[in-house]
Amino acid sequence: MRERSSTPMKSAVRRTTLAVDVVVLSPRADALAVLLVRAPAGARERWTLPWDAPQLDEGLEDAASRIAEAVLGTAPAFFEQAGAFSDGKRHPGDADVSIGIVALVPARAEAPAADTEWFPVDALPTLAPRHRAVVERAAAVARQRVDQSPLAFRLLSPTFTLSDLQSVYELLLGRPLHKASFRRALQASYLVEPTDEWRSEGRGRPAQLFRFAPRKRRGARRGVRFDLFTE
Amino acid sequence: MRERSSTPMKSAVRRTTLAVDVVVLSPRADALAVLLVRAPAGARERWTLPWDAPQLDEGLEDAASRIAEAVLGTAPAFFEQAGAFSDGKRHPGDADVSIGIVALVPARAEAPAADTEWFPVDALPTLAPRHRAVVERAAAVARQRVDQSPLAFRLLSPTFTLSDLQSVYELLLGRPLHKASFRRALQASYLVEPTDEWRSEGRGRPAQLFRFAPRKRRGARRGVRFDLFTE
DNA sequence: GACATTAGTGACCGTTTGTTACTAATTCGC
DNA sequence: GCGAATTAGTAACAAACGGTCACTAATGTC
Repeated sequence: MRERSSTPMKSAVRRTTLAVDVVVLSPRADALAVLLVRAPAGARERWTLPWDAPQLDEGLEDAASRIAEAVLGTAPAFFEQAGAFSDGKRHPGDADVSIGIVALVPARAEAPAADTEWFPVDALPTLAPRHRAVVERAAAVARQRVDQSPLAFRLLSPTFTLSDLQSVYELLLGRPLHKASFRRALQASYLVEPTDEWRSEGRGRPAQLFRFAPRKRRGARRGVRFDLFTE
Repeated sequence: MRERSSTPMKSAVRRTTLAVDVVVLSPRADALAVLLVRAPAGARERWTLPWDAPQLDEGLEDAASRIAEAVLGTAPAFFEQAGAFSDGKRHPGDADVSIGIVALVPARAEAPAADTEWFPVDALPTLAPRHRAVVERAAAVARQRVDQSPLAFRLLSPTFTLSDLQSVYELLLGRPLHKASFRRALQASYLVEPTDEWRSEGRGRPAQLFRFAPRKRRGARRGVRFDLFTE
C-alpha cells in the first residue's frame, strides 16, 4: 500500500497579489492590433498592457471592463479569458498571478486615449515578459476560437459587409479564404442576415450590409475533425 | 472632449486569496467522471474538488500537479486551464479567486485514495457553487477542445484500440460516431500508429493496439467552419 | 459446428468544398 | 459619355469528404 500525504485542502489560504491584464484587440490596417499604454517614467519597459488589481468583490470581467474603459473611453462589449499566468516571468507590477483577458473592439476611426497606441500583435515593442506571454496567448486564443465563438463579429461594427467579415476571418486565421466558399459556408450557418442598407466605399460595386443574427441551425453537427496543432 | 479617469496602472496591488481547484477527469463506466474528495466534518457540502492555494513561487500547473498527486498517488501527465472564477459563488475555502485546472488521467483499475470517489460529471453530488461551476466549465472545455488538443489520448493508456479511442470521443462529444467514418478521418490525420500488439478482451475478434504518434500533416487546413454554439 | 460478438474494410452515393469563370454595379480617367 | 479598373456577388463543375451499408475476419459461447 502506497503511503499518501494527507490531502492539502486544509492548509491555510495564502494571500497573493493578483493582476488583471487586458488585451484589447482590434483590426487595424490589415493586422490584428493590441492597445498598449505608455509606461510611467522609470519603468523597465516603455509599454505595458492596461492592467490593475481587481477591487474587492469585483468580478474579473468587471475589472477587465473597468480597465479597458479607462483607456478606450467606452467599455468593450465582449470579453474572453485568455488564461492565468504565474510562471517566473516578470510582471510590470510584480503581481504573483495575472489573469489575461481579451477584449474585442471594432475598428474605429477615433484615436485612443493619450499615452496609448495600437501595435500589431506580430510586431510588439519590448514588453515585460509576462505581458508578452499574455498577448501571445490572447492572440492564440482568438485564432483558435474564431469558429466557435462570435469573435469575428465583435471586431466589426453592428453592420458590416461580407468582405469585411471575410477580412477579419483572414486576419485571425492568417490565411486567405476563397470568396465563394466562404459565403456558401456562411449562408449554411444562419449566422447573419442582410439589412436593407448598402455601402459604397470609393470604387467598385456597393456591398450589402449584414448584421450578426444567429438562428438555430437545423442540422446536427457531423463527424469528428482531428485538427490537432502538430507543427 | 470626454473626461477620462487616470489609467489605473498605478494603484496599489491588493492581496487576494487564491485557490487552485483541480478537476481530475477520467472515463469511467461509459461516463466522463470527476474525482471528488470527502469534505472534512462541519463543511457545508459533503464533497469538494481537490484544491489548495499555490505555494510561493509555485506555478499554477505545478500546484495542480501537487494537488492531483495527493489524491491520485501519481501525478497526471496532462493539465489544461479551465478558466478563472471570481464571481460571487461560494468557494469551500472562501478563496476570492479560483483557477480551475483540468487534469486528465486514463481509466485505471486501481481505486483512488481513501475519502475520494469518482462521480459522472452529469450526476454530481451537491458541491459548493464555485466548484460546481468549475466542473461544468472543465467539462465544457474538454468537449470543446477535443479536436484541437490531444485530450482524448490523455484519457487512454499509452496503447489503446481504435474502439477505445472512438468511445472516448463519443464520451466527450456526447453523440455516437460511425466506425468507418471515424477510422477514415483518423487515418487521414496521421495521429496514431499501429503497434505489433493485439488485445483480446473476452468475446469477439482481438483488436490491434495503437499508440499516439502525431506526424506532420502535408495538407494545409482548409476552409472555415462556422460552428458557433447557438442552441 | 452454429451462433453471437467485436474488429476491420470496401464500396456506393449524396453532400460539401475548392476553383474557375462569369455577371453586376460602381468610380476613375479621358 | 464611355471604356477601363475595381469591388461585389453567383453559377457551375470537379474533386474530396463523409454517412451508410454490407461485407469479411477472428474470437468466445453453447
